[in-house]
Order: sequence, then structure tokens, then C-alpha cells
Amino acid sequence: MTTFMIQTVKGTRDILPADMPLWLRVEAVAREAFRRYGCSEIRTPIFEKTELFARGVGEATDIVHKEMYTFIDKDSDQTSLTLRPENTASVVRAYIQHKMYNDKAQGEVTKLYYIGQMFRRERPQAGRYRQFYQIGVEVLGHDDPAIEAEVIEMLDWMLKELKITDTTLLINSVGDATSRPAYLEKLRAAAAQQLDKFCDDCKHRYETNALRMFDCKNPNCQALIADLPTITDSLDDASAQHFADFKAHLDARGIAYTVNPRMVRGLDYYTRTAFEIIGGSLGAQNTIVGGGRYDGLSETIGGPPAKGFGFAFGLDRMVLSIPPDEAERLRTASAADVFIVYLGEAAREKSFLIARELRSAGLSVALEFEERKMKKAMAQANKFHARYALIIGDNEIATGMYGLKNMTTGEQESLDLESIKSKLLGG
RNA sequence: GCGGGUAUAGCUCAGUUGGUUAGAGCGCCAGAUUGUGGCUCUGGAGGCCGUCGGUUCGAGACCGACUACUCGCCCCA
Repeated sequence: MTTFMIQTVKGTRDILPADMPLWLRVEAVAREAFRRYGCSEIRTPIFEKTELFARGVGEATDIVHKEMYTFIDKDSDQTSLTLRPENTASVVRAYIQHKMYNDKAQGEVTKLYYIGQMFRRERPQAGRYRQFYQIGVEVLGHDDPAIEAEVIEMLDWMLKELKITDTTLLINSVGDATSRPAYLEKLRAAAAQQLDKFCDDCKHRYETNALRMFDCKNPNCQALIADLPTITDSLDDASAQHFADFKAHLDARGIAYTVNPRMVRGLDYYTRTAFEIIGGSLGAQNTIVGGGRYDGLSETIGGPPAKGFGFAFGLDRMVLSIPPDEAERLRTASAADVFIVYLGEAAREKSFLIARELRSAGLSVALEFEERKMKKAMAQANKFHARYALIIGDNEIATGMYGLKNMTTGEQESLDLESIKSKLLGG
């Protein structure tokens, strides 16, 4: 490989065929969960007006501040456009734009899900990419804590289905539109008294997003933070009740969780319930799922009041979290029902026709265009993880009876084409 | 935006204090009697040692710059 060769842009990557079984598995499990829980798919544009994210996600966030891929359109207005850094703002925008709430009965919720790539210009590291994939759900139209517990129950099922067991559910309440600012003021007042003892990062956080001081990894800061008031102690009555109900719903479902009063989420739109699911095998970027309630987002982007709760999980990180033995199982799952081994030119021509017939019947058929020695062809059948090898030579063509070898047991029998077809279809 | 690490075969990596023709495992190719895979054995192909410059009689090893990748910080999925 020369240095002249054009390669992928930093922070982006190709997902190669060897890994696709894992990606498809996660997507299939997610879609099955969404089917069971009544979520409908929505696809929004990959770029939107910059203003949507600036207002929706929050001007003060790092995402908006320094991580967006923003460019000027070529129209006369020089519209500023941005590759989506997340999808909640877009989904809520679509919900409002198409007035999806109008045909709903009183209290009926709209459950939407999406699968797609997001873009953030961050420094890449383990489990973090500039183009990354998220699968998310937004439940709009109501603020019942039972919704939150049900959504988490759904995630719980998905993780179990993917054999990802090494996870922890962290929950917190970040208060509502009035209690959060009041708390922030209290927090900043408390922190201000010994601000000089904090690290430089925390001093910066104090200015931009004081809640994030709780996340500091500096042990010295952690000691100072322990004395600061937490938001759970400052919740208004309604938010406190909401949080209690949420926990009761989790308990009723037997879902384990850890209340972390210091867990905050980075996006401005979160209110009340916030949660994270962290994994144990991911390195520093260990958040697999992040989500929460965002009851004020709709108004922020110019819509009517609309309650919302949702999550997004990192598909990249979910794939990384699949345990090695499960990943190996997925990779080696039979790719083809049958691999055709042919010997000689006449058999080669016949094989093409038989392959077509088997494929028409719905079978997955592999065969190679270059003739190989039988030994080598059998080795190929093995490499393809084919369930069966179908052997076609001059004798077989003459008699109409073909060799069908079970690649797992090694047993081989001689059958006519119809019998082969029904045997393969029968499993 | 800020730190650390790495760069040798298709892949994962060895390579002594600088010293002949640069190694292993896996993979690939060819064999171990005829039309039967996995296991084993034998042989083979395949490297401008990231790029450029410097030190030296001599550099894959040492130094510098650049580039790429990677891990972490900030932040986040």
C-alpha cells in the first residue's frame, strides 16, 4: 500500500463483510424489539438546518460548540446546514412538522424508532468514531413514568438477546424546567466557595456546565464534589414523585438499577429522568445507551408543548460489546445451504442450471466459477460454512443421482434433484 | 483543541548492546496414489522494515521531521 492511496477519512471506517453478521444481528434484534413494543420506523434527513441542532441540542454543548460538521449551502440565502450529530431533534422536528399528534386519541403516545449514522467531529478513540451509528427510540405525547420503565425493559430484553450481560443501568433525575435552574444556582454557589481548589477542567465546567463537574475523574475534585449538593436532594415535589414512580415501575419489572445522583447528561434538553447503560468491556467510552426525558424540546425548536422520552444506543459500541463466543457463533453461522462441487466441463454447465433451480426454490447456493480439484472444492465448501456439499460429476449427470454430503456429520447419500430440494428445504 | 503509544509479510506479531541472504504463527499456493473438507506432516510464494532527512565504516534497530494509525483527556453513543 502506498502513501498515495486514498483511504478512509479519519474517524470513519469500512464495515467489512466479516463483521456484518454482528451488525445485522444487532439491527435484527432491535427491529424485533420494536415490533414487539409497537414502535414505528422513521427516517429523517442526514442533514438539517444548523439552527435545529443549535437550538435543540443546546448552544453551550460541546456537540454544537465544536463538533458539528457544518457547511454553507449553495442557495441564495447561504443557508447553514449540518450533518446530524444526533437524531432526537430531527425526530421531534418531524413529529411537529407533520402534526403527528393530531390524529392521536387523548393520552395516546407516538413511538418512533430510527437506525442511522450520525456525525461528530471529535478525536477518534476506542468506541468513538466521527461517523457512527445509532439506533434510537422516541416516545412522544405523554410523560407517564411507566413509559420510561417500559422503554428500559425493552433495552433490557435486547441486551439479553445479544448475550451482553456485563452492563449496569444508571438512573437519575435532573429536575424540570424550574427546579433545574434553581439547583444549578445552588450548586454554583456552593462550588464557588472553594473554586480555586478544583482542577482547571472543573473551573471551566463551572462556567459552562456546572453539572458536569460531577463527572470529573480527578480524585481531588471527587473529594470536593462529595460535599456539593446533589440534584436529587433539590427536586421539586412533582419531579420527586415522578422519579419515585419511575423506580417503582422498574422494581415491579425486576430490573436492577443504580441511582447515581451525580450522573448528568450532556445534552441541554433533558428533564427529569435520565439514564445510561454502561458496559464493562469498552475502554474509556463505556456508555452503550444514553437517554432520558425531554419535555421542553418541542417548544425549544418552535413547536407546541410535547412530552418526550427516548434513548439512543451506539451501534458501534453495541457490536463491540457482543461477547467473543457469541460473536464467533454469529460469524460462522451457515452462510450457504449448499455448496456445489463439480468435476469436468459438462458438470460445470449442469451446475449452473441446478444452482438456478435450487435458488428459485429459495435456497442459498454457493458455487465457484473456476474448476478446482475435488479436494480443494470440498475445502472451499468447508470454508463457506455450507451445510451441505452437492457433488456433480459425469456419473451423476448420467444417472441423475447426485451426491449430497452433510458437512457437519460427514454423511453422504445419493439422491435425485427433487429429493435433494425437499431435503434442503426441510432443513 | 491537548497528552501518551505504535508503524516489519494479506492478518497478529518477534527481531538480542547497531554487524552477512529479515523471522514465527495464522492465511494463501503446491504436495502426502485415482472423485471427498475439518486434524496432521512436507515444501513454496509473499517485505524498499510508513515517508523523508541525519548520526555511523555499517541503521529494521539510534536521532529529527512529516504522515498515518491507536489509546487517553475534553465531551459523548
